[in-house]
Amino acid sequence: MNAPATGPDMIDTLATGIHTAAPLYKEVKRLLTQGLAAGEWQPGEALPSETRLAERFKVSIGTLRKAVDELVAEQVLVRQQGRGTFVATHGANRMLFNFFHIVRTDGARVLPDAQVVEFGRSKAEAGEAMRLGLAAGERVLRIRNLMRLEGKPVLVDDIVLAAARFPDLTERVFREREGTIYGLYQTRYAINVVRARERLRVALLEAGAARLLGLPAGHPVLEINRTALSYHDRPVELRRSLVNTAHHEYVSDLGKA
Amino acid sequence: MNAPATGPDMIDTLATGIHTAAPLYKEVKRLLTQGLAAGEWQPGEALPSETRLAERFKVSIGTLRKAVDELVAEQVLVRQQGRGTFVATHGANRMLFNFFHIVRTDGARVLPDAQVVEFGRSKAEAGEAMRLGLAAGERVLRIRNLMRLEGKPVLVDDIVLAAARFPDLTERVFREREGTIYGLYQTRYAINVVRARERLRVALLEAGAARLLGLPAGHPVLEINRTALSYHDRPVELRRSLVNTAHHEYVSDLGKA
DNA sequence: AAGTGGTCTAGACCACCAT
DNA sequence: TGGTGGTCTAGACCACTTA
Repeated sequence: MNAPATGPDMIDTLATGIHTAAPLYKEVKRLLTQGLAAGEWQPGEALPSETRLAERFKVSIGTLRKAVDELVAEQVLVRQQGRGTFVATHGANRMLFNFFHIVRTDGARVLPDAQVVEFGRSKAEAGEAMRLGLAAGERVLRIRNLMRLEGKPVLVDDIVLAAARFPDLTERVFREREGTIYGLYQTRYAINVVRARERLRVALLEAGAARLLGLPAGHPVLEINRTALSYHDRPVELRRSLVNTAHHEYVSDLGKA
Repeated sequence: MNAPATGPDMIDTLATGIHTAAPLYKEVKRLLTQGLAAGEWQPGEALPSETRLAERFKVSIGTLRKAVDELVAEQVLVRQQGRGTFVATHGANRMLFNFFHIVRTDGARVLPDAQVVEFGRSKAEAGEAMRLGLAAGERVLRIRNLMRLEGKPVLVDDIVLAAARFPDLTERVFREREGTIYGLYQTRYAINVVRARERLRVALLEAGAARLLGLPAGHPVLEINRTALSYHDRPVELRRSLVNTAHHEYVSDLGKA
């Protein structure tokens, strides 16, 4: 049996034991994420200071910071020097720089303007149910939006949501929201979209979408299939976008992740 | 006037002075990047240990690690516990997970097989010269590749390189390289592609590419315009890819950067 | 056994913000 | 002025690799 070591390591041993499995800061990150998922801190709100959080989790401030570092990198939290650490909100900037990759061909980022075209309910198809983590045949909301950039129709979005997770979401609520769509999910339903995966291919316009975009039916467009995820990779939303790339493009940065 | 503080802070003051401008670890990162750009450490080689690097730059190991952390996040360096820190190489894995976003529709990642179709030289067009940081009319290499996935032709790549930066790059050298294209740039020319920006739109196949892909001319395909960058965001390569998305898709993860 | 990266702690000071 | 995040240091031990 080893004699107790002197100095910091003794406290280390007391506080953490032998950390064979997951690192402490990962565990702290899990606890923070859990608190966020449970709504302990609301979007836009400040978390307790790093000192207090470190005390609460019984870790050093360095370890606490390492956990927060990762959540900041994932843009779940936002640090502001001198003010505090905040739960990121789905405002125009986050939308523009994180969840909207369509830019003008000259590279300029433009904020889209959404208009609800259809709003309905039906049963989830098999593939949709699987991707949303629902039972086959569960009720879903279906929302079609026409998105304009600088006044011109550029893309059509078809959104699929689990009806059970968005109670009382009516066309009126959706239409009269303030701010972004993910902002609505966040403030009204405490569902926080933090990541998304998109798959792109070429598709041909069907008549309905073609009319909205002012293009002939059968015109080739960029199809984007998105799955939006919340904490713990829980799927929240399916979205299929059809984009007229005549004057706009989809941008993607490689080698940062 | 304050009396000299005791403990670590005194050393802090001596070593770093007042760090008003850029943080020390950013400066260390700059020095590391400079060394990498200068070829001080070759791809696949181990850097000196963190202890030695910290001594060399006269910073604490924590500060050194923070600088290395960022280069690891950017996938310029790779850490291996117990072995060392290495300059990342452009092998199949990095290609597959970082610089090739085409997957089978079922989501499976497949390693592409490249075949040189054309290899020539000409003058850079105005737009190309600008994007490559060249003077108007400088000589460029033009390489057309047909990329197959599981034996089937799926995309055509048109690559543009500054001839001056790739001396003696002949069709034979290009064709008989071992490994990936970026691996060739890295080992033969010490040019290390670390990031890329891609812009996607829909295009219609011209006859030449159509023939290679086994599709009719005018068939709609996914067009990807890539600018590949080295250290300090220096442009290295332009690449235009035309992708048949009948059985493959382009994937993009949002919310990680 | 020696060397490397990985984790954790403790404490100091700086920069910034609100009051 | 007091609180917050941001940077930097110093040192210990753990986990892993290599010889």
